[in-house]
Amino acid sequence: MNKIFPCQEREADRIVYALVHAAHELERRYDEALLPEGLTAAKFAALCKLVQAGRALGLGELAEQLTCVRSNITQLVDRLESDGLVVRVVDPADRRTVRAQVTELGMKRHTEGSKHVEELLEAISTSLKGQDLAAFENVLSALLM
Amino acid sequence: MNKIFPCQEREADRIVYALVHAAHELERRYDEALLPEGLTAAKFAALCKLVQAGRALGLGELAEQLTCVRSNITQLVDRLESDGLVVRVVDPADRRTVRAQVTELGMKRHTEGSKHVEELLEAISTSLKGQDLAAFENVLSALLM
DNA sequence: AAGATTTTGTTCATATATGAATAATGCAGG
DNA sequence: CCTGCATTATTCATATATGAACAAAATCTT
Repeated sequence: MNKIFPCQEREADRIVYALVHAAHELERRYDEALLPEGLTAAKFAALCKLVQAGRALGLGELAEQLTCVRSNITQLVDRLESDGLVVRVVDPADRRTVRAQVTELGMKRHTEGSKHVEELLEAISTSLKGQDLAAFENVLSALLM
Repeated sequence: MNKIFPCQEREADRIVYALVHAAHELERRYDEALLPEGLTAAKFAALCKLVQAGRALGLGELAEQLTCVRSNITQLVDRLESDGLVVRVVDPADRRTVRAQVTELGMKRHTEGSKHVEELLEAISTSLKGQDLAAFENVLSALLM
């Protein structure tokens, strides 16, 4: 939903609205790029972190890497597991921790998904040619203060 | 979740990541501003559209104004109704359409919420002083092409 | 007028996210 | 060693969002 900032009278309103709108649009394109692999942004992000780590991460670690709460990861790993992309492995050393281990299928989907994301980023990169990105990043920084 | 763009190697990656991150942060601050009124961004946006319209809008109209699907509005109006901020009114002229009518409490919450949002936008406006907003908007436009 | 189509809202299944409460396990200090 | 505290994941309730399937009502077509 385009929920935020229903009025856009002054400049700040317009800027913030445009920013949020652009972010949502990019997220949509990102999901769209992953759709052919049966992935979503959330699933792909988790796979990326696991592949990057090169080992089975505890769900808490994963939550930290993805900056979200643990209960979210519990559900996400449920879905990834039912897709056959990861398996839960109990750590024998600490029987509280459950690790997510990427399966072979998970690896494959990650590789394919990466290609699609790569294409998307190429396209974005191209359309950003000649833009004043430094000014852009300055505004983003200013916004977060 | 900070799901999108798990790698930030090239410039485009960094830009897009920063953009999405900033948007989420702004949404968080927006929700935070509305929290004292017991509102959320979604609820407030719906109230805004209804107040702006100055009449009871059909749920389909509301969905269109908020750029989301109808089933979303059904649920949102359920919650608004159980908060006592709107009531559903059946249109006698077309018995299919259900209109959302803002209650007195809804008006009050909208007014109070608007003040908080106003403050947030003031703060943002201040922190954007002296920034190159034209360049910023150019980059946003370029991104959406 | 009867039948087909469109419009409208709801319901259901699903995905994503949060936060509170809970259960199981591990650990530190007495 | 036990007791209390911390950590870990899960469950539950909730909010937001989508899209498919549905039911009721209105409209169009013949």
